[in-house]
Amino acid sequence: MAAENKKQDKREAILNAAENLFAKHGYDGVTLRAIAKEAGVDVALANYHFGPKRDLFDAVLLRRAQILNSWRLEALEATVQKAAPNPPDVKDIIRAYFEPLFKRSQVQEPGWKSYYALIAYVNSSPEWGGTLMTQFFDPMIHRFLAVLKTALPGVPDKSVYWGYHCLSGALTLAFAQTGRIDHLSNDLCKSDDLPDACDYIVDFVAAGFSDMIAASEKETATL
Amino acid sequence: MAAENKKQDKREAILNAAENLFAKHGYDGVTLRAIAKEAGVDVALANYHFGPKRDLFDAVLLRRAQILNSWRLEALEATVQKAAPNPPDVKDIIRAYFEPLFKRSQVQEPGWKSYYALIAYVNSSPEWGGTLMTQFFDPMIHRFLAVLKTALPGVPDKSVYWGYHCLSGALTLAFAQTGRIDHLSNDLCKSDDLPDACDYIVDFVAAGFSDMIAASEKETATL
DNA sequence: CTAGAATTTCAACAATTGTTGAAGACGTAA
DNA sequence: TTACGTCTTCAACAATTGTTGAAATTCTAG
Repeated sequence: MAAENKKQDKREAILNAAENLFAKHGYDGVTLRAIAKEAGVDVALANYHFGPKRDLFDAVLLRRAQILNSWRLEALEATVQKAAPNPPDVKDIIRAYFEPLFKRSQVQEPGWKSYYALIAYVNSSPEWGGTLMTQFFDPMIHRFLAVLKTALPGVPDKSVYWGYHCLSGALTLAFAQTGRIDHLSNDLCKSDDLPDACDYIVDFVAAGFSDMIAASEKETATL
Repeated sequence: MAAENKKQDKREAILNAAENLFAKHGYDGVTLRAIAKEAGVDVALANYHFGPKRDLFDAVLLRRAQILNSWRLEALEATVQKAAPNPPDVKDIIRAYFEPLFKRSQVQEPGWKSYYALIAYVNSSPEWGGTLMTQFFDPMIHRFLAVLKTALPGVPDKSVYWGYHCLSGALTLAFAQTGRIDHLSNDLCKSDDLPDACDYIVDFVAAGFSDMIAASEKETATL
């Protein structure tokens, strides 16, 4: 076990360094030499383990994607089962999307925080937001949307999708950790306290979805 | 006039090319040669007009910032005056933040669309989101937040700031134009139809803010 | 211990980067 | 025209980029 750990020592060090730097400066803002230096490793080693730079980027994304997806799906199915046979509350669904991000890993391993920031970068990147996010997270998200629709009967699909878009945007900006809200609020809000941020975002987003029910009821009533 | 136009022809061409490319690929993803080529100009000319690369980036941001800020503030003050002496509706305040983005320029000049995408890039960038957004847009946003607070009596400031953060995140992701929502919704939602997107975002965000009033009333009722 | 495979480093490559100074082209006013 | 200041291009720079093949090291199985 310890031998196995040591064997892949430098390979993981490269992934960690790449994860951290890509999250901070984006794909083009990071050189392989900067990654190698932070990992305490020669430049050529990155190419040996992962091939070209772009493949290293994919490897960083892939490493934690499946773990995160499974965490979220577990939380979601637990929520569904607890409410069965009724659909779950909207807020509980949102929570199942948010809480797995913190419960287990946040403190234990700071790499996850970098990973979330990296996803934020990818998600809002015009180059890769459309393709990479789809590639790594689509099945999990489709399941969430399906459950969400059961909790929003009579709401048009288009509203649900744009609602998810708002949710994703809010989450993305929070994890990007720009520190902007700190300035704006005179340090009343701290952008590095992600669990606290998510509490507020959950309430805000859940209200946005719940209002769709009222709106669609009003619509059908007038017909 | 026409002479003045021609005089600054290439200078503006450089700004336009830089705006477009920076929005698509980020600061580090664009070379001065790529900008020069798209502008139909020699590489050295960018440096002559704007100095180092970083200063060109700032020049692109600055060019439209004041215009956009004044448009938004005009719309906001009109909303305030129309509702006076009462505070405006939350939804009207949000609209005053969104509508100036489209009314005048969207169709006339496609450069604005690139500019919005560029702001999306800057806003979600860990490197510059905290500083550059503050530098260019803070006074306008503080005015919006002040008006928003008048429409949300009894709501804690912290909730308002996080609400704005959600608003900003949703808007940012929409303008990033990643095409992700198109995939996700099977082309039910079109990420390049920004006015349509914003209609949905306005409703969603306004509901998030409005719910804060109900929540704070419930809180004070139980005390 | 030894041979061979896997890992890591070293040295160097061609290509590209931002930047610069000198030379040329342009417009303008005398 | 001439002369001058602005704008634009040309050519080249040192530095940095991703990548590669060979050498050196470490690990592992027999």
